[in-house]
Amino acid sequence: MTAQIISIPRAALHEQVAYRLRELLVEGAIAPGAKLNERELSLQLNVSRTPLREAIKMLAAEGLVELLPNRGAVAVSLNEQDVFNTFEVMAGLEGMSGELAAQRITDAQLGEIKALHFEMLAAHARRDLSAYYRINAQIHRAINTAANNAVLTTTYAQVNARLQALRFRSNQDEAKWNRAVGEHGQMIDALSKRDGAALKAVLVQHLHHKRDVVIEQIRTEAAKEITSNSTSNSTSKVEKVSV
Amino acid sequence: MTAQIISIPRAALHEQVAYRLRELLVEGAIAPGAKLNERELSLQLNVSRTPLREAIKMLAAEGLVELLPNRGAVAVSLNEQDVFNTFEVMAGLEGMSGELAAQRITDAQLGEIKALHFEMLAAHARRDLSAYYRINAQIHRAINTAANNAVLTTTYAQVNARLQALRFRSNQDEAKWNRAVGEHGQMIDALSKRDGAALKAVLVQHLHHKRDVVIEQIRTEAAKEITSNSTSNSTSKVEKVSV
DNA sequence: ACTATAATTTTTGCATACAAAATATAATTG
DNA sequence: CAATTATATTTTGTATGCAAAAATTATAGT
Repeated sequence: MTAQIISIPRAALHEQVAYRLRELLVEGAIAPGAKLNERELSLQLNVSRTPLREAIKMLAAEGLVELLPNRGAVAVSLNEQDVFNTFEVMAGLEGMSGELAAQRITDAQLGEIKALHFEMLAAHARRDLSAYYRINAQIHRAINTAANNAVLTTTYAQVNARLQALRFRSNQDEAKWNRAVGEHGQMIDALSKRDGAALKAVLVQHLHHKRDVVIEQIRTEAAKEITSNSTSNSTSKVEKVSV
Repeated sequence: MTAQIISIPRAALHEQVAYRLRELLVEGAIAPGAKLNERELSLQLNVSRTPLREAIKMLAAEGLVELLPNRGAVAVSLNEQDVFNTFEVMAGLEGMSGELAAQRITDAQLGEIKALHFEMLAAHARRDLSAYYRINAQIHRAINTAANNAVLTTTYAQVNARLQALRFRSNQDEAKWNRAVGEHGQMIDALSKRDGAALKAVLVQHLHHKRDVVIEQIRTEAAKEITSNSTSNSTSKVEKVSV
């Protein structure tokens, strides 16, 4: 008796391609500003151009790539203003999540978030930045889930994806890292008390701090770019942040 | 000498098609739950299936249509929970818009919004519901614009489009209409004083009221559906709201 | 007449083919 | 040799063709 009687109908090709491209963009394998060559990608992903193009159109609607008429698609490259705007919206969405989560979270969900919090403290104690970021993202996602609003979750994920594509991870300075962990502690307190206003306040502040860290890094990167390119003629490139 | 020397490069076909389909969906020409037949639409819009399918994929990413594997796309049909969730997010986004707009609005922008407000009062006085809705939307868009955050504008437009597709316009009862107009007055006051917190509060309340009106209508419609279909066997249809 | 099964038609999904635009390369001229 | 024009190549955009899946209709059996 063979194993799979019911064959799970694999997702449509364009869905698979979109999923994979999303990964490549968010993980930085396709760098911000990079061109998406259709022939190249279709060869690499082993699909024809038709589903590939359909996937690219979806990513364009999601804001992960930009379409240039007759010139294909490029991975989004956010300038400082874009990053500022995105964080502003993210702060609002996080605030919403927190406010609603405080009202709606179940004891089981709260328990899970507390567990994740301790895991995060462990990662912090070990100075394991990679694990820290992973768990951090899980906690924020869990709060969003606890808000129990599918539209909010979708919207949040979409805006967040653009920030993830920035891949600003490294170089977190000690004091700021400690502050972030402290804020996470406050989040847990507020959630435990089901204090929506307090949680919202902490989350908004947390995001503002995150924004400041990222903007600072952008400026540092931009400064480096300028010095290294001071002799060359590429002035327009400085406008956009290539992380 | 012929007129147009510089031919304006018309938008890519898939863009045009997406634009047109968006109209058809938001205006209700394609009803919620209706199937999007590719052959039919490509004939109607005079394009081949390729750009049409690309457009449909974009609309799917925007949440205006739903993709059913191997069965094409259908216009989104929101149930009561979906509508509730969407309004919840919209309230948050409107609140954000208001808070930021109060900080950033220019005198010129404020003047324009005041002008629109008076036009709205005129439409209200004339009991011109159609004009009222049009101007109402313009005011909300103007506040959003004044917030001066492109990401917020995009996000707002996307979530709002799904609600527009509901096309809940008619049957506004007198008292509720008066209340809505009153709330608009409060908005203008708060904006004039650059009082972000106040404007936010009014906008959130405004949206909650709007939500209640819509949910009420959904229930009324659903009740009608049940009585008219009580003899028939279509029980599953009651779940979804076909406006 | 009703259900179940089979044949037919339609519709979607993907790949390929061709046209137009953009880019790169070569040739020409001052 | 630089700058410009001409030519070739690549790349995108759209249409069409074909296969697989779904929906519809027809047929058979109880």
